[in-house]
Order: sequence, then structure tokens, then C-alpha cells
Amino acid sequence: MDVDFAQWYTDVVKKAELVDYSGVKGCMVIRPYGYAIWENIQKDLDARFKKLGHENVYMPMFIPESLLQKEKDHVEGFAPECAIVTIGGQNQLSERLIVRPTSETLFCEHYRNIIHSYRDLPKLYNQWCNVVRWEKTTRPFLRTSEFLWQEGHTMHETEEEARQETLQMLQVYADFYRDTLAIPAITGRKTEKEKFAGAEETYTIEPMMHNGVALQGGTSHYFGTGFTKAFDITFTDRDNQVRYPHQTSWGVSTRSIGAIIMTHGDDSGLILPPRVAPIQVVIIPAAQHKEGVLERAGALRDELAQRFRVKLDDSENSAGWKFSQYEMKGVPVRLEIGPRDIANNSCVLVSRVTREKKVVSLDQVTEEVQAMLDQVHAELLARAEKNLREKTFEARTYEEFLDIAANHPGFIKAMWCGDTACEDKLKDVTGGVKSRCIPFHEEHLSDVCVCCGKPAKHMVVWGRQY
RNA sequence: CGGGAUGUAGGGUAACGGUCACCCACCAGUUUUGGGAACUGGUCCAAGCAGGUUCAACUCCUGUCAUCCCGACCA
Repeated sequence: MDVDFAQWYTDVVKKAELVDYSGVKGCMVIRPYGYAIWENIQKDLDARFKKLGHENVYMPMFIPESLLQKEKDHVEGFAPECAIVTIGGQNQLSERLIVRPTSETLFCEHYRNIIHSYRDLPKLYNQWCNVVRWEKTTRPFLRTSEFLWQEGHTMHETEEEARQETLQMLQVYADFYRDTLAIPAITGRKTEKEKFAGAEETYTIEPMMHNGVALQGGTSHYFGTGFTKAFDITFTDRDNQVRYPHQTSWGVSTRSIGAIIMTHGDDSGLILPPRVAPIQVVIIPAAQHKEGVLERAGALRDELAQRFRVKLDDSENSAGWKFSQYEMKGVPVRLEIGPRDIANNSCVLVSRVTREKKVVSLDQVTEEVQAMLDQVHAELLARAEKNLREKTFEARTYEEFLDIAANHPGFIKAMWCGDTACEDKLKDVTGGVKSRCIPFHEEHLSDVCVCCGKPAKHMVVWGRQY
């Protein structure tokens, strides 16, 4: 698996029936098993958003070109990867329409119409939708021309409140990754070079994949009043002064499914974190032709279905075939039940992570399944934390940095002067190591920049990325 | 976007300038079933697309599209 991680990845997304390719470059068919993971992710995140007062809306998928061009940095950032509609029906359009790569501009146009007074604030909107970015190199879930995501867009009366929202939503993402996906991550602030086009600050969550490569797992941006001024969104404040609201946006995409695959998978295939697994428990009957086995297994399925997502596989395939099949698909807990077990009023639970078998009483089966699901989550998280820990290195000198970059896949902590030139140079000489973020909890490794030797301003986490 | 490779059935492969073959899957049956079952019989289904060369193209040539690998790019 370490030998050819890229090939392993493409094999597993196909074999586990998560996706199929389509006739358009970089666009993937998300199959039922893959889409069910996304639905579980949506359900979890959506509940977290709503608990904090956010409301869902839907914006159009087309952006008039003139609208996208209102904010200068924003258009420069996105123009190279836009898909554009020029014909409607039979007629050339008088204005080209951009297929949304992100919806800041659309939200701004709408907010301009509905925000007039401080009483209209805050506006806490979110939408679940697709976006299109014409990518050059694509890979299922990790980088696709069209992908699904949620984008939250909020407007606030004060800078302080907006900044608080930005950080709060990043924390929501970090909690979600840890508590729902069993993925630990480094969180922090992007450097000037890596910021979102048009943002004042970009915060990011950076989980590390099994092979030591980073994946930007979610971002949260503080825009200040850059867009609100460009779009002329104003409100009358409590003191009867006209002001520009302060804005944020934040998003997580189907890329998170790629993170799950690459963080937890092993040589047998996927391992899905129990809280988003479409099938949490698969029941595999042994000697299923024998009297009473399928009936008992069916009753067990009905019982467990009250608490879990359960599948009973009573197909004619051999038990061994089924074992391999559900391991490939990453089902966290397997339940085996046959005549011997039924005679003992028991069944066998098997963990996908450790393959440990546990004989449990049928009277306790719900509690035991719950315990094993929790255990799988804890083990996945612990394993990923260990990987993150063991593949995070510290570099105090330039030579040390180059040595780690060349020989040890993973994150590198190193001091930085704050100059973009040093980021560019390090990326050049290492062939792709970039700053991931300035973590919230910086350490003091030395006084000087690892690249140029000038006084250091920050500790940066560096790494290669997908 | 540059370099390299691939494209034949639902999946995986083979051969061939002249009827495209096999394995798996699928269907029926029998024996099986606690780590990817065996035998027998059977059905369906294929050359990415567009041109060109040729009596004849899956095969040779050109273009194009898609996919994979490596690099560049990636708000």
C-alpha cells in the first residue's frame, strides 16, 4: 500500500463502488455507497450548523460575468478555472454566465437587497450545492471538476463578531473531523500566499493522510468589508451611522470522503468511521441453509436496525467471499451467526480495524455492537493521531529542512520570517513542500527563519498536499 | 498545461491486415457453505469517437476524447 498509494487509492474507490467515471474529464458518478457516506456527512454537519443558528438557502448556479468581476482579487483567483456558458437555447447570450466556482458574489448581491439595518444582522446562511472548477489534474473526491459541498456565508455588524464566527466555524470543522470522521488535524491560519482570493484571513484544517501528505480538509474565511464595499452592502447602525457589514464564508466538500479513504484505509480496502458508514454492521450468517439460521439472523437484523445501519447478507455467496467483500467496503463491524452460536445464544462480532473476534451473548448484542462501534472509532482516531505524531518533524536549519523534505514524508515544523519569497524558495528547492498553516499553538523552535536566517515571526507547519 | 502510457463484453485479459478468444460475473441444476467453493449445462454482451490508407482496419496512420502515472498549476 505504501509502494503505490496513488494506485491503491484509485483501485479502492472503484472496487468499493464509491464512484464511476463519466464522459467528462474530472466529473465522477457518485454511486449509492459513496453518496450514502456524503448524506451522513451532510446530516451531521447540517445539525451542527443549525444548532448555531444557521439557515439553509439555495442560490443560482450561474453568475453573470460582471458580478464575478466586482471584487478584484476574487476574480483574479478564480478566472483561470471557470466554466462559462455562452449560449442559451439557440442564442448567443448578451452576457456570459459563469458556472459558480463558489458563491460569495451571489450571496453579496442578495444580501445587498435584504440588509438595511443592524436589526437585519447577523445573516447566517448556508447552502448545500455543487460547484465547478476546471481543474487540470483530477482524482475522485480529492480534486474533481465538479464537486459537492456546503458553503456558509454570513454577515455581521462588527468585525469582532465576524472574526468570532470565522474561528467558531473552523472549530466546528475540527470537531466534526475528530468526533465524526475520527480524523485528527492541525488547525491554523493560512499565510498571505495561501489565502483565499479576496479574504483578509483564511483559517484551515489540515489532516494528514496515511502516507504523510496533507489534505486541506476545510476552510473558514474572514473577509472584513472588502466584498461588502465592492458590492455596496450597507446598513444603518444603532448610532444612525451607515456602515459596511463584516463578512465570513466557510466550506467543506466531498473531498472529506477522500480524507476518510486515505486516512483510515488499509491493504484490505476501506475502513469507514462508524458514524458515517452507510452500513455500520453487516450480518453474515454461517451455514445459512440450515434450519433456523436465516430466521434468527433476520430477527437479529430487525432488532439491531432500531439502533444501527444494518445489512444482512443472505446471498448465496460463500461466507469467505462475503468477509472479503465487506472488508473492501470498510464496514466497521461484522456479525457472524450460525448454528453453533444460536445453540449457545451467542454471536461473533469482528472489528474491521483489529480483526479481533468477540463472542457475545445475544441478550447483550445491542450494547456489544455499540461498544465495538465506539471502539472502532477510538482505534481509528488513535491510529491516525499516532501517524500524525510520528510523521511530524522539526527543522531548525535549512539543511535539516531539505533532508526531511526529501526523506521523511509528513509535516515539518519550522520557523519563518513572514516573507513570501522564502515560501516560494522552499517550495522550489523541495519540489512541492508548501506552508500548510501557522498553527494556533505556535512553538518557538529557534530565533531565525529556516530559509533566509532573518528573525523569525512565526512557526509554520509545512508539507506536501493533495 | 508538459512528459510517458492505456483504451477490445458488466469487470479483467489475449491474439490477429481477412469469422475477435478466454477468465470472472450472469442464468439453470447438483453438491457445498464458520476466510474469496466445485462440477455440469446455458444465455447475453465488445473494439472510446472522427477521419484517412487498403479489395479488406480491432490491427497501420492522423486527430480527438477519456483514464492512469510523473511534473507544473491549484483560489
